[in-house]
Amino acid sequence: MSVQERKERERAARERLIVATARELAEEQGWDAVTTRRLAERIEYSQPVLYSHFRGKREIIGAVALEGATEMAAAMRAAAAAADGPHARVTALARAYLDFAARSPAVYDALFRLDGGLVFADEETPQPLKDAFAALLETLDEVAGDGVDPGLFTEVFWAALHGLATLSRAGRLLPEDAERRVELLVDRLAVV
Amino acid sequence: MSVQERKERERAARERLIVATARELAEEQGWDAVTTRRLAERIEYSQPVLYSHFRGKREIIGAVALEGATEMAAAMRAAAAAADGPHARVTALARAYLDFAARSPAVYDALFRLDGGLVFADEETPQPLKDAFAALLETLDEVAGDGVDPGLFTEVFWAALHGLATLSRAGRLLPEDAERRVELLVDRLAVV
DNA sequence: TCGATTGTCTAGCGGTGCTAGGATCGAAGG
DNA sequence: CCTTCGATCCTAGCACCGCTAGACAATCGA
Repeated sequence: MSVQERKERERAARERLIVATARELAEEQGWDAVTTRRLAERIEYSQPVLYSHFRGKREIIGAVALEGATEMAAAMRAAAAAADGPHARVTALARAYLDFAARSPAVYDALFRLDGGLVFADEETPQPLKDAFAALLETLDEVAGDGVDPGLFTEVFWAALHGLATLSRAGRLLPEDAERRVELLVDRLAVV
Repeated sequence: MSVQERKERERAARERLIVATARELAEEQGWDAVTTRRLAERIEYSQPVLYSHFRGKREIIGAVALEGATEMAAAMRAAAAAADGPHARVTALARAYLDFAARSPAVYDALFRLDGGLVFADEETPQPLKDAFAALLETLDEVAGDGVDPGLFTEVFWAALHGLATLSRAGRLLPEDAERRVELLVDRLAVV
Protein backbone atom coordinates (compact mmCIF):
# COMPACT_ATOMS: atom_id res chain seq x y z
CA MET A 1 0.00 0.00 0.00
CA SER A 2 3.04 2.21 0.22
CA VAL A 3 2.89 3.13 -3.42
CA GLN A 4 -0.63 4.38 -3.11
CA GLU A 5 0.26 6.34 0.01
CA ARG A 6 3.12 8.00 -1.77
CA LYS A 7 0.80 8.97 -4.60
CA GLU A 8 -1.67 10.45 -2.20
CA ARG A 9 1.09 12.43 -0.52
CA GLU A 10 2.25 13.75 -3.85
CA ARG A 11 -1.27 14.59 -4.80
CA ALA A 12 -1.81 16.50 -1.57
CA ALA A 13 1.47 18.33 -2.10
CA ARG A 14 0.39 19.36 -5.54
CA GLU A 15 -2.90 20.62 -4.21
CA ARG A 16 -1.07 22.78 -1.70
CA LEU A 17 1.14 24.00 -4.51
CA ILE A 18 -1.90 25.04 -6.51
CA VAL A 19 -3.37 26.99 -3.62
CA ALA A 20 -0.09 28.61 -2.70
CA THR A 21 0.62 29.56 -6.30
CA ALA A 22 -2.85 30.98 -6.80
CA ARG A 23 -2.37 33.07 -3.70
CA GLU A 24 1.04 34.28 -4.80
CA LEU A 25 -0.22 35.21 -8.23
CA ALA A 26 -3.22 36.99 -6.76
CA GLU A 27 -1.10 39.00 -4.34
CA GLU A 28 1.33 39.88 -7.09
CA GLN A 29 -1.06 40.90 -9.82
CA GLY A 30 -4.59 40.68 -8.47
CA TRP A 31 -7.19 37.96 -8.85
CA ASP A 32 -7.99 38.99 -12.41
CA ALA A 33 -4.52 37.82 -13.36
CA VAL A 34 -5.15 34.41 -11.82
CA THR A 35 -6.32 32.57 -14.90
CA THR A 36 -6.38 28.82 -15.14
CA ARG A 37 -3.80 28.97 -17.91
CA ARG A 38 -1.33 31.11 -16.00
CA LEU A 39 -1.85 29.11 -12.86
CA ALA A 40 -1.30 25.85 -14.71
CA GLU A 41 1.86 27.17 -16.31
CA ARG A 42 3.28 28.28 -12.97
CA ILE A 43 2.80 24.90 -11.36
CA GLU A 44 4.16 23.31 -14.53
CA TYR A 45 1.12 21.20 -15.24
CA SER A 46 -1.60 21.50 -17.82
CA GLN A 47 -4.93 23.14 -17.11
CA PRO A 48 -7.01 19.97 -16.66
CA VAL A 49 -4.87 19.02 -13.67
CA LEU A 50 -6.40 21.94 -11.79
CA TYR A 51 -9.82 20.44 -12.38
CA SER A 52 -8.79 17.12 -10.93
CA HIS A 53 -8.25 18.93 -7.63
CA PHE A 54 -10.94 21.60 -7.71
CA ARG A 55 -14.30 21.94 -9.41
CA GLY A 56 -13.23 25.25 -10.86
CA LYS A 57 -11.61 28.56 -10.24
CA ARG A 58 -14.17 29.41 -7.58
CA GLU A 59 -13.09 26.49 -5.43
CA ILE A 60 -9.48 27.56 -5.70
CA ILE A 61 -10.45 30.98 -4.42
CA GLY A 62 -12.32 29.27 -1.62
CA ALA A 63 -9.26 27.25 -0.69
CA VAL A 64 -7.15 30.40 -0.49
CA ALA A 65 -9.86 31.96 1.63
CA LEU A 66 -9.86 29.13 4.14
CA GLU A 67 -6.10 29.26 4.44
CA GLY A 68 -6.35 33.01 4.99
CA ALA A 69 -9.07 32.69 7.59
CA THR A 70 -6.83 30.56 9.77
CA GLU A 71 -3.98 33.04 9.53
CA MET A 72 -6.25 35.97 10.17
CA ALA A 73 -7.68 34.36 13.28
CA ALA A 74 -4.17 33.71 14.56
CA ALA A 75 -3.10 37.30 13.85
CA MET A 76 -6.09 38.71 15.69
CA ARG A 77 -5.61 36.44 18.70
CA ALA A 78 -1.94 37.31 18.89
CA ALA A 79 -2.64 41.03 18.75
CA ALA A 80 -5.33 40.83 21.39
CA ALA A 81 -3.21 38.70 23.69
CA ALA A 82 -0.37 41.20 23.58
CA ALA A 83 -2.56 44.07 24.79
CA ASP A 84 -3.58 44.96 28.33
CA GLY A 85 -7.10 45.92 29.22
CA PRO A 86 -10.33 45.70 27.20
CA HIS A 87 -9.92 48.97 25.33
CA ALA A 88 -6.37 48.26 24.26
CA ARG A 89 -7.34 44.73 23.27
CA VAL A 90 -10.15 45.89 21.02
CA THR A 91 -7.92 48.55 19.45
CA ALA A 92 -5.22 45.96 18.81
CA LEU A 93 -7.81 43.62 17.35
CA ALA A 94 -9.10 46.27 15.00
CA ARG A 95 -5.62 47.23 13.90
CA ALA A 96 -4.71 43.59 13.31
CA TYR A 97 -7.83 43.11 11.21
CA LEU A 98 -7.20 46.16 9.06
CA ASP A 99 -3.55 45.34 8.85
CA PHE A 100 -4.25 41.90 7.54
CA ALA A 101 -6.67 43.29 4.96
CA ALA A 102 -4.09 45.84 3.83
CA ARG A 103 -1.13 43.47 3.76
CA SER A 104 -2.89 40.55 2.11
CA PRO A 105 -5.50 42.17 -0.08
CA ALA A 106 -5.86 39.14 -2.33
CA VAL A 107 -6.50 36.80 0.58
CA TYR A 108 -8.92 39.30 2.08
CA ASP A 109 -10.75 39.50 -1.24
CA ALA A 110 -10.93 35.74 -1.45
CA LEU A 111 -12.45 35.69 2.01
CA PHE A 112 -14.97 38.49 1.88
CA ARG A 113 -15.28 40.06 -1.54
CA LEU A 114 -15.11 37.28 -4.07
CA ASP A 115 -17.32 34.28 -4.42
CA GLY A 116 -15.35 31.32 -3.19
CA GLY A 117 -18.46 29.20 -2.85
CA LEU A 118 -18.23 29.34 0.93
CA VAL A 119 -21.19 29.33 3.24
CA PHE A 120 -21.31 31.82 6.09
CA ALA A 121 -23.46 32.18 9.18
CA ASP A 122 -24.67 28.65 8.84
CA GLU A 123 -24.09 25.20 10.26
CA GLU A 124 -22.20 24.17 7.16
CA THR A 125 -19.79 27.05 7.50
CA PRO A 126 -16.23 25.66 7.35
CA GLN A 127 -14.39 25.55 10.64
CA PRO A 128 -11.71 28.14 9.78
CA LEU A 129 -14.39 30.72 9.09
CA LYS A 130 -16.22 29.96 12.29
CA ASP A 131 -12.94 30.20 14.12
CA ALA A 132 -12.09 33.60 12.63
CA PHE A 133 -15.45 34.88 13.80
CA ALA A 134 -14.78 33.30 17.20
CA ALA A 135 -11.47 35.15 17.40
CA LEU A 136 -13.36 38.41 16.98
CA LEU A 137 -15.99 37.36 19.46
CA GLU A 138 -13.49 36.41 22.18
CA THR A 139 -12.17 39.93 22.45
CA LEU A 140 -15.37 41.80 21.67
CA ASP A 141 -17.44 39.82 24.14
CA GLU A 142 -16.24 41.86 27.10
CA VAL A 143 -17.06 45.21 25.48
CA ALA A 144 -20.46 44.45 23.98
CA GLY A 145 -22.21 46.27 26.80
CA ASP A 146 -25.05 45.21 29.07
CA GLY A 147 -28.07 43.69 27.44
CA VAL A 148 -26.42 43.48 24.06
CA ASP A 149 -25.94 40.11 22.46
CA PRO A 150 -22.18 39.65 21.96
CA GLY A 151 -22.77 37.88 18.67
CA LEU A 152 -24.77 40.78 17.34
CA PHE A 153 -22.23 43.25 18.61
CA THR A 154 -19.47 41.29 16.91
CA GLU A 155 -21.36 41.33 13.64
CA VAL A 156 -21.71 45.10 13.78
CA PHE A 157 -18.11 45.65 14.75
CA TRP A 158 -16.95 43.27 12.06
CA ALA A 159 -19.10 45.02 9.47
CA ALA A 160 -17.56 48.35 10.42
CA LEU A 161 -14.06 46.94 10.07
CA HIS A 162 -14.98 45.34 6.78
CA GLY A 163 -16.32 48.64 5.52
CA LEU A 164 -13.15 50.46 6.53
CA ALA A 165 -11.00 47.80 4.93
CA THR A 166 -12.78 47.74 1.60
CA LEU A 167 -13.43 51.45 1.25
CA SER A 168 -9.85 52.24 2.17
CA ARG A 169 -8.43 49.90 -0.39
CA ALA A 170 -10.73 51.16 -3.11
CA GLY A 171 -9.38 54.66 -2.50
CA ARG A 172 -12.72 55.84 -1.22
CA LEU A 173 -11.35 57.03 2.13
CA LEU A 174 -8.44 59.35 2.80
CA PRO A 175 -5.48 57.14 3.80
CA GLU A 176 -3.93 59.56 6.27
CA ASP A 177 -6.88 59.38 8.66
CA ALA A 178 -6.84 55.61 9.01
CA GLU A 179 -5.62 55.58 12.60
CA ARG A 180 -8.07 58.26 13.71
CA ARG A 181 -10.93 56.28 12.22
CA VAL A 182 -9.93 53.20 14.19
CA GLU A 183 -9.77 55.16 17.42
CA LEU A 184 -13.14 56.76 16.80
CA LEU A 185 -14.70 53.42 15.98
CA VAL A 186 -13.35 51.69 19.06
CA ASP A 187 -14.14 54.59 21.38
CA ARG A 188 -17.73 54.71 20.28
CA LEU A 189 -18.60 51.07 19.77
CA ALA A 190 -16.81 49.42 22.65
CA VAL A 191 -18.28 49.77 26.13
CA VAL A 192 -15.46 49.80 28.66
CA MET B 1 -28.59 73.31 -37.59
CA SER B 2 -31.80 71.58 -36.67
CA VAL B 3 -30.76 68.31 -38.23
CA GLN B 4 -27.60 68.17 -36.18
CA GLU B 5 -29.52 69.02 -33.04
CA ARG B 6 -31.93 66.20 -33.71
CA LYS B 7 -29.05 63.82 -34.17
CA GLU B 8 -27.49 64.91 -30.93
CA ARG B 9 -30.80 64.42 -29.15
CA GLU B 10 -31.13 60.96 -30.58
CA ARG B 11 -27.58 60.16 -29.64
CA ALA B 12 -28.15 61.32 -26.08
CA ALA B 13 -31.32 59.27 -25.94
CA ARG B 14 -29.47 56.21 -27.07
CA GLU B 15 -26.82 56.77 -24.44
CA ARG B 16 -29.52 56.91 -21.78
CA LEU B 17 -30.96 53.74 -23.24
CA ILE B 18 -27.61 52.00 -22.92
CA VAL B 19 -27.22 53.00 -19.29
CA ALA B 20 -30.80 52.12 -18.42
CA THR B 21 -30.56 48.77 -20.16
CA ALA B 22 -27.26 47.92 -18.51
CA ARG B 23 -28.83 48.71 -15.17
CA GLU B 24 -31.91 46.61 -15.90
CA LEU B 25 -29.85 43.67 -17.01
CA ALA B 26 -27.58 43.95 -13.98
CA GLU B 27 -30.51 44.06 -11.58
CA GLU B 28 -32.16 41.13 -13.32
CA GLN B 29 -29.21 38.79 -13.63
CA GLY B 30 -26.21 40.43 -11.99
CA TRP B 31 -23.33 42.33 -13.53
CA ASP B 32 -21.70 39.15 -14.80
CA ALA B 33 -24.59 38.78 -17.18
CA VAL B 34 -24.05 42.28 -18.54
CA THR B 35 -21.86 41.44 -21.49
CA THR B 36 -21.34 43.81 -24.37
CA ARG B 37 -23.01 41.32 -26.69
CA ARG B 38 -26.14 40.94 -24.60
CA LEU B 39 -26.32 44.64 -23.95
CA ALA B 40 -25.97 45.42 -27.65
CA GLU B 41 -28.67 42.93 -28.51
CA ARG B 42 -31.10 44.40 -26.00
CA ILE B 43 -30.71 47.91 -27.31
CA GLU B 44 -30.95 46.49 -30.83
CA TYR B 45 -27.63 47.79 -32.03
CA SER B 46 -24.34 46.11 -32.70
CA GLN B 47 -21.54 45.95 -30.15
CA PRO B 48 -19.34 48.70 -31.62
CA VAL B 49 -22.11 51.23 -31.03
CA LEU B 50 -21.49 50.87 -27.30
CA TYR B 51 -17.90 51.91 -27.85
CA SER B 52 -18.93 55.06 -29.65
CA HIS B 53 -20.58 56.16 -26.40
CA PHE B 54 -18.27 54.68 -23.78
CA ARG B 55 -14.64 53.69 -23.70
CA GLY B 56 -15.59 50.27 -22.48
CA LYS B 57 -17.68 48.26 -20.10
CA ARG B 58 -16.07 49.95 -17.12
CA GLU B 59 -17.38 53.34 -18.19
CA ILE B 60 -20.88 51.94 -18.56
CA ILE B 61 -20.69 50.70 -14.99
CA GLY B 62 -19.49 54.15 -13.99
CA ALA B 63 -22.46 55.76 -15.69
CA VAL B 64 -24.87 53.50 -13.83
CA ALA B 65 -23.04 54.35 -10.63
CA LEU B 66 -23.42 58.09 -11.11
CA GLU B 67 -27.11 57.70 -11.84
CA GLY B 68 -27.44 55.62 -8.71
CA ALA B 69 -25.53 58.10 -6.57
CA THR B 70 -28.02 60.83 -7.37
CA GLU B 71 -30.96 58.60 -6.48
CA MET B 72 -29.31 57.40 -3.33
CA ALA B 73 -28.61 60.94 -2.17
CA ALA B 74 -32.23 61.88 -2.79
CA ALA B 75 -33.49 58.81 -0.92
CA MET B 76 -31.29 59.57 2.10
CA ARG B 77 -32.31 63.23 2.19
CA ALA B 78 -35.99 62.34 1.93
CA ALA B 79 -35.70 59.83 4.75
CA ALA B 80 -33.84 62.22 7.00
CA ALA B 81 -36.24 65.07 6.30
CA ALA B 82 -39.21 62.95 7.29
CA ALA B 83 -37.81 62.19 10.75
CA ASP B 84 -37.91 64.30 13.91
CA GLY B 85 -34.88 64.75 16.11
CA PRO B 86 -31.24 63.82 15.55
CA HIS B 87 -31.50 60.21 16.66
CA ALA B 88 -34.53 59.49 14.50
CA ARG B 89 -32.90 61.24 11.57
CA VAL B 90 -29.75 59.17 11.77
CA THR B 91 -31.75 55.97 12.10
CA ALA B 92 -33.85 56.89 9.10
CA LEU B 93 -30.68 57.72 7.17
CA ALA B 94 -29.12 54.38 7.98
CA ARG B 95 -32.27 52.50 7.04
CA ALA B 96 -32.53 54.40 3.77
CA TYR B 97 -28.93 53.58 2.96
CA LEU B 98 -29.29 49.88 3.66
CA ASP B 99 -32.63 49.80 1.95
CA PHE B 100 -31.17 51.24 -1.19
CA ALA B 101 -28.33 48.73 -1.13
CA ALA B 102 -30.77 45.88 -0.68
CA ARG B 103 -33.30 47.03 -3.26
CA SER B 104 -30.81 48.01 -5.94
CA PRO B 105 -27.90 45.66 -5.43
CA ALA B 106 -26.58 46.10 -8.95
CA VAL B 107 -26.51 49.87 -8.67
CA TYR B 108 -24.91 49.61 -5.25
CA ASP B 109 -22.27 47.29 -6.68
CA ALA B 110 -21.60 49.71 -9.51
CA LEU B 111 -21.10 52.44 -6.96
CA PHE B 112 -18.99 50.77 -4.33
CA ARG B 113 -17.91 47.28 -5.25
CA LEU B 114 -17.04 47.29 -8.91
CA ASP B 115 -14.49 49.35 -10.72
CA GLY B 116 -16.39 51.98 -12.64
CA GLY B 117 -13.29 54.07 -13.14
CA LEU B 118 -14.57 56.68 -10.71
CA VAL B 119 -12.37 58.74 -8.44
CA PHE B 120 -13.33 59.13 -4.80
CA ALA B 121 -12.18 61.43 -2.03
CA ASP B 122 -10.52 63.74 -4.48
CA GLU B 123 -11.06 67.01 -6.28
CA GLU B 124 -11.90 65.22 -9.48
CA THR B 125 -14.62 63.20 -7.82
CA PRO B 126 -17.80 63.55 -9.90
CA GLN B 127 -20.45 65.78 -8.41
CA PRO B 128 -23.08 63.07 -7.79
CA LEU B 129 -20.62 61.17 -5.61
CA LYS B 130 -19.67 64.25 -3.66
CA ASP B 131 -23.34 65.01 -3.25
CA ALA B 132 -24.13 61.54 -1.92
CA PHE B 133 -21.40 61.95 0.68
CA ALA B 134 -22.78 65.41 1.45
CA ALA B 135 -26.21 63.90 2.04
CA LEU B 136 -24.68 61.65 4.67
CA LEU B 137 -22.72 64.49 6.17
CA GLU B 138 -25.74 66.78 6.51
CA THR B 139 -27.50 64.45 8.88
CA LEU B 140 -24.45 63.04 10.63
CA ASP B 141 -22.91 66.44 11.29
CA GLU B 142 -25.13 67.05 14.30
CA VAL B 143 -24.30 63.74 15.97
CA ALA B 144 -20.55 63.58 15.39
CA GLY B 145 -19.89 64.65 18.97
CA ASP B 146 -17.65 67.35 20.38
CA GLY B 147 -14.14 67.57 19.06
CA VAL B 148 -14.76 65.02 16.36
CA ASP B 149 -14.39 66.07 12.76
CA PRO B 150 -17.79 65.55 11.09
CA GLY B 151 -16.09 64.41 7.91
CA LEU B 152 -14.15 61.73 9.72
CA PHE B 153 -17.24 60.67 11.62
CA THR B 154 -19.17 60.43 8.38
CA GLU B 155 -16.47 58.24 6.87
CA VAL B 156 -16.62 55.85 9.80
CA PHE B 157 -20.39 55.73 9.83
CA TRP B 158 -20.46 55.22 6.11
CA ALA B 159 -17.91 52.43 6.34
CA ALA B 160 -20.06 50.70 8.95
CA LEU B 161 -23.13 50.95 6.74
CA HIS B 162 -21.15 49.74 3.77
CA GLY B 163 -19.93 46.76 5.75
CA LEU B 164 -23.45 45.89 6.86
CA ALA B 165 -24.74 46.25 3.32
CA THR B 166 -22.12 44.08 1.67
CA LEU B 167 -21.86 41.40 4.33
CA SER B 168 -25.63 41.11 4.51
CA ARG B 169 -25.99 40.65 0.80
CA ALA B 170 -23.22 38.10 0.67
CA GLY B 171 -25.11 36.02 3.22
CA ARG B 172 -22.42 36.57 5.81
CA LEU B 173 -24.80 38.04 8.39
CA LEU B 174 -28.03 36.63 9.71
CA PRO B 175 -30.84 38.45 7.91
CA GLU B 176 -33.31 38.45 10.77
CA ASP B 177 -31.13 40.68 12.96
CA ALA B 178 -30.78 43.48 10.42
CA GLU B 179 -32.94 45.96 12.31
CA ARG B 180 -31.24 45.27 15.63
CA ARG B 181 -27.86 45.87 14.05
CA VAL B 182 -28.98 49.25 12.76
CA GLU B 183 -30.25 50.26 16.18
CA LEU B 184 -27.06 49.16 17.87
CA LEU B 185 -24.92 51.00 15.35
CA VAL B 186 -26.86 54.24 15.65
CA ASP B 187 -27.11 54.09 19.44
CA ARG B 188 -23.37 53.64 19.81
CA LEU B 189 -21.97 55.82 17.06
CA ALA B 190 -24.28 58.81 17.17
CA VAL B 191 -23.87 61.29 20.01
CA VAL B 192 -27.24 62.75 20.86
C1' DT C 1 -25.02 64.84 -59.23
C1' DC C 2 -20.97 63.64 -57.11
C1' DG C 3 -17.52 63.31 -53.49
C1' DA C 4 -16.78 63.34 -48.61
C1' DT C 5 -18.23 62.44 -44.21
C1' DT C 6 -20.68 60.09 -40.86
C1' DG C 7 -22.68 56.18 -38.95
C1' DT C 8 -23.21 51.27 -38.48
C1' DC C 9 -22.24 46.51 -39.15
C1' DT C 10 -19.72 42.11 -40.03
C1' DA C 11 -15.97 39.62 -38.90
C1' DG C 12 -12.23 38.61 -36.20
C1' DC C 13 -8.36 38.99 -32.53
C1' DG C 14 -6.57 37.33 -28.31
C1' DG C 15 -8.20 36.15 -24.14
C1' DT C 16 -11.37 33.49 -20.55
C1' DG C 17 -13.23 29.02 -17.83
C1' DC C 18 -13.82 24.51 -18.71
C1' DT C 19 -13.87 19.56 -20.90
C1' DA C 20 -13.73 15.49 -24.23
C1' DG C 21 -10.82 12.11 -25.85
C1' DG C 22 -6.48 10.23 -26.96
C1' DA C 23 -1.63 9.20 -25.49
C1' DT C 24 1.50 7.71 -22.01
C1' DC C 25 3.26 5.63 -18.12
C1' DG C 26 3.64 2.65 -14.16
C1' DA C 27 1.87 -1.13 -11.28
C1' DA C 28 0.09 -5.71 -11.04
C1' DG C 29 -0.62 -10.52 -12.92
C1' DG C 30 0.86 -14.51 -15.74
C1' DC D 1 10.40 -10.70 -17.90
C1' DC D 2 6.76 -9.44 -20.45
C1' DT D 3 2.16 -7.99 -21.10
C1' DT D 4 -2.02 -6.08 -19.89
C1' DC D 5 -4.74 -2.61 -17.94
C1' DG D 6 -6.01 1.24 -15.28
C1' DA D 7 -4.74 5.65 -13.63
C1' DT D 8 -2.81 10.02 -15.04
C1' DC D 9 -1.93 13.70 -17.86
C1' DC D 10 -1.94 16.51 -22.07
C1' DT D 11 -3.52 18.27 -26.64
C1' DA D 12 -7.03 20.34 -28.75
C1' DG D 13 -11.16 22.55 -28.80
C1' DC D 14 -15.78 24.45 -27.12
C1' DA D 15 -18.51 28.71 -26.21
C1' DC D 16 -18.00 32.86 -24.44
C1' DC D 17 -15.65 37.38 -23.10
C1' DG D 18 -14.05 42.65 -24.14
C1' DC D 19 -12.73 45.09 -27.82
C1' DT D 20 -11.56 46.76 -32.77
C1' DA D 21 -10.30 47.00 -37.90
C1' DG D 22 -12.18 47.61 -42.06
C1' DA D 23 -16.06 47.19 -45.33
C1' DC D 24 -20.29 49.16 -46.39
C1' DA D 25 -24.38 52.19 -46.67
C1' DA D 26 -26.63 56.43 -45.83
C1' DT D 27 -26.52 61.24 -45.62
C1' DC D 28 -24.74 65.83 -46.27
C1' DG D 29 -22.53 69.84 -48.65
C1' DA D 30 -20.72 71.64 -52.92
